[in-house]
This record gives sequence, structure tokens and C-alpha cells, in this order.
Amino acid sequence: MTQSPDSGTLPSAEAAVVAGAPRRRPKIRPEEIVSAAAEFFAREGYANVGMRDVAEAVGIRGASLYHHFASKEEILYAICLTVTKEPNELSLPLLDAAGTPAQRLAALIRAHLEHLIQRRVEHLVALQDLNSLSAEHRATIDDLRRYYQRRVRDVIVAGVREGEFDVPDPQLAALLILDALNGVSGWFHPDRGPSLPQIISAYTEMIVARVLSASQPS
Amino acid sequence: MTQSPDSGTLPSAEAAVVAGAPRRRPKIRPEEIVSAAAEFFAREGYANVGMRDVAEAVGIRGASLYHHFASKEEILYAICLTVTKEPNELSLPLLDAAGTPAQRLAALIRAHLEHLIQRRVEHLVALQDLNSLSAEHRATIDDLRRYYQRRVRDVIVAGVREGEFDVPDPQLAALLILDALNGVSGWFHPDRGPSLPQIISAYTEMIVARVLSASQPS
DNA sequence: GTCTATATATTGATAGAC
DNA sequence: GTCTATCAATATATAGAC
Repeated sequence: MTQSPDSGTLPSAEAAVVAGAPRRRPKIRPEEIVSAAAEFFAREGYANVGMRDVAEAVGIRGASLYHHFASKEEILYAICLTVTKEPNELSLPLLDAAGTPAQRLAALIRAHLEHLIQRRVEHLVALQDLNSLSAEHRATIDDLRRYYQRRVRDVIVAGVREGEFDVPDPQLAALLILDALNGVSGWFHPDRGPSLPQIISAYTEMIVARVLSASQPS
Repeated sequence: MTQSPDSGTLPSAEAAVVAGAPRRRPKIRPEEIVSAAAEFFAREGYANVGMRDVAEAVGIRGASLYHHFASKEEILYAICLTVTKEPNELSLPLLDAAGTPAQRLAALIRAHLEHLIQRRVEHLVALQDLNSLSAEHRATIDDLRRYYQRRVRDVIVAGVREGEFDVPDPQLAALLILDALNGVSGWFHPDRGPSLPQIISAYTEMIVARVLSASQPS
């Protein structure tokens, strides 16, 4: 089912003989496994990828993966948890910094998009294979996402209260904004199309200055 | 070709055998299979669902499914194709109707959201299990989606040309809008949260009157 | 059109040598 | 920490009876 176009992907043990690359398998770090797995999951879907695929990508056998992770689902959870928790730790503090709600939200949009692209592959997995998580793990991810969404809604509410924003419904505005931001991971391509700075600029303008109708300095 | 949205048109209302419901299996229509499969795929993910699960849901055995569909992937394709083609056939013509670009886009937004909710389960599958399709089927779906996106971008361009819209980048505006609209399927719930009319109203306002900065009648 | 029975392949995971 | 070997479960799909 997960037949990739291998046909010649035997673990190149002969490459180890080359000077400077003596048996390049000193130790596998968990992040290498997670990274390789994310690449596979994003492209083929979690359930279409076998442990042997992931193992081969990091140069070990399938069984050896279980020395690092208790199960396949734990790898998926590691991907989803990292990519969901990081925005809460890195972007949300920007909402507590100095400045008006519009300024703080603009800072969050920038950080959100930068993280989304920096961890684009993992984001695709988290947006796609969430329902292959166990019920407990799924609940943890959902909680993090809900909290993030609530904080975005709150800064909109604050902006409305201060007269800087004006929206029909802060909750729906937050959902529209977050769906629009996260959607970028689905079509962004590092080699073609608009660049990340262009996207940040246009999206910040469209969201902060237009969706939320920030008052113009005039 | 257009499958009736209702499901109360079972031809054989003929009373089954008197005692109880002995083997109610008059005939299975392909749409029943697709519908049941979509429900499973949306909730558990395509690759996590077995043909036996789908078969059981419609009251037959797994092997009998192959009388109606050549493979499991064909069922997925039927789901994705229907839900992707219908907006092109039902919503895009609204962009060719009379009215200003803002009016035509507003009509499309309404139709898009109504279709999204009416076929919410199938949309979730199409947004989630696309990369379990064969390469050819995937390409067909992608083409339809690209065309739809292009048409939305074109109406934005038209609005800019006529002075009704003003955006930093019509292409990015179209992507933002479509991601925001499609994202609704991810959190909408028929029993709680904002109703569809509320969503249509708020989203139309935020998108047409704000993101695109349609000129206000004042 | 649906059934039983089964072929064939692949999966996640384990045991134990080294 | 990685290996070989393998188990047990499950998958899609097929063959042929009825």
C-alpha cells in the first residue's frame, strides 16, 4: 500500500566505506524520527505510512523504532503536540505585550505565519491526521487549539471595547482569521508563488486593517 | 445525474414480511454506500476504515460492496468528486449573473457556505483524505479546485477594475477568502454555536464589505 | 445482488540475539 | 541501540455458490 518508488533503496551500507562517513549510524535522535515521519505523514497520510517506511528514512529497521517510541501513534502525537504547543508558547505572549490590540494582533499574525511556514510539514500533519490520535491525545491537542482561539477572540474583543475594532461577531471573526491563516500551509510553496513576507504583509493588511476595520489614522 | 438531496424516496415502501423486520435488504443504492462511507471516513479517516465497516453500515457484507464499486478508492473518489464538482456547477454560475462584483461575490459566498453545510461530512473527507486518492483522481480534483479558485480571483479582479474593491493582492485575497469559507466545515455544529444564517451574514459582511473594502453606500 | 470462504499482502508490535 | 525473525491481526479484493 505504501509502495514508494524505491526499487533501489537498499540501505547503502557500502557508502559507509567511503572516507569520512564511517558507518553513519552513530545514534538516532528522536527528532530525526519525528521529522522523517512528519514528511511521510504529510505526503501520504498517517495511516498510509508504515513504521518500516519511517525507519528506512532514518536508516534503521522498523523494529528499532520501538526503542525510541512506544507506538506509531506516539510519533504522530509528538508531531501534533509540538506544532500545536509552540504557537501557544511563542505567539500568544505577543498578545500580552505593549501596544494597541491592532498592534498586538498584527504581531501575532506575523509570528503565526512564520511558525506555520517554518513547521509547514508538521502543520499539515496536525491539520490532516488529528483523528488518528488516541482520544486522550486528541483531547490535549483540542484543548491547546481552543485556548489559542480564545486568546485571539479576546484581543478582538479588547479592540472592540477600545473602539479600535468593529466586527459583527468577535468569535466568528477569530474563526475566520485563524482558518485563513492556517489555510496558508495548504498552498504555500517555498519555490513558487508569493513569498512569506508578501503573505505576511498582505494578510496583516487584509485582516487587521479591513476585517476588523481598524480605525485609520487620519 | 444530480442525486436527490433527500432520502425519503425509497421506492419499495411495500410492507415487508409481516413478522418483524426480517432481512430488510431490498436493494442497495450506490448513494447509500457513499453516504455511509463518508460518515466513517470523516470521523475516523479513510485509511482507518475497512470495507467491512462500510458494508455493515448499509446492511450487507464486505464482499458485496464490490458489486457496486470496483475498489475502496473509488468510493473515496465518488465522495470527493461530487463535493468538489457541485460548487463549480451550482455556485460559479452566480458569478456570471447580473449585478456588481460585490453582489455576485456575496451570492457565491452564500451558496458556498450553504453547500458546505449541506454536504458537511463529504467536505470534511475531501479536505482530509485527498492524498489517499490515486494520482489521476487527485489531479482531477485539484483541477476543479484550481478552476474554482481562479474564478473567485477573477471576480475580485473585476471588482478592483471597476473601483468597487480594493485589495493588496487579488490572488491572496481569493486564497484567504476560500480558506476562511472552507474552514467553517471544521468547526460548524448543527446543534450548538452560530447558525448557518448567522455565519453567512457575518462572513459576507467581513469578506465583501471589509476584506475587499467595498464602497459603502453613504 | 448478496452470500461464504479465502487468497494474498501488509500491518503494528514483540522476542531475543548481539 | 540495532538487528533478524516472527506473530497475530487486519486489510483489500477475488471466486464461486445461490
